[in-house]
Amino acid sequence: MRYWLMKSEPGECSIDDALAAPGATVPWTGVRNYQARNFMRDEMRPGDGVLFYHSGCTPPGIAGVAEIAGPPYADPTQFDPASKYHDPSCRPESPRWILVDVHALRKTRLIPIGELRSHPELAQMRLLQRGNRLSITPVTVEEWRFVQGLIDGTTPPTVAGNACQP
DNA sequence: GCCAACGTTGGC
DNA sequence: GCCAACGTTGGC
Repeated sequence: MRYWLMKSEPGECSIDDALAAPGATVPWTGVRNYQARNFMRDEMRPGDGVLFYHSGCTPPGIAGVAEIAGPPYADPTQFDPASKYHDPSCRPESPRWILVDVHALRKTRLIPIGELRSHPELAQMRLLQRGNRLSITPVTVEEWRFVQGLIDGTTPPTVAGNACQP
């Protein structure tokens, strides 16, 4: 079981949109970056945990929790001339762009990127690294647990500085 | 709207 | 294979 953070512009597909979709499941269309594609094609497994992130809005941040709903398959928008994600060089027999279905589980309070940055425990989070633009990034189990604590309000105090406590 | 950072393209 | 130019992402 692995964990991921997946960015979506709320104007395209918000956590509310995903929860309202049939089966609360949406195809993660439109990824046109090879690294992000490879994560979906090669690394993800059904049941993996997903932090549903809103980007390109104010403020950007984690907005919900989801899970990978199924195996990877060809992104149909690459073959659709009417789609803004259309890729004329793609043939159905050799699709270039791959997606997975994402099952939204619940909306959370919005945890802004600035709050994430304020926690030393998350300093190494891929999302927060300088220059990161990847729309899909891995999340470590430690980061996942810490964020769950932020979501449900049970985050323990920062460990740093407590080394001498009995 | 600005700008840093990154990915892609294409000439050579 | 190099690298300049360009386009995109995405926070601010």
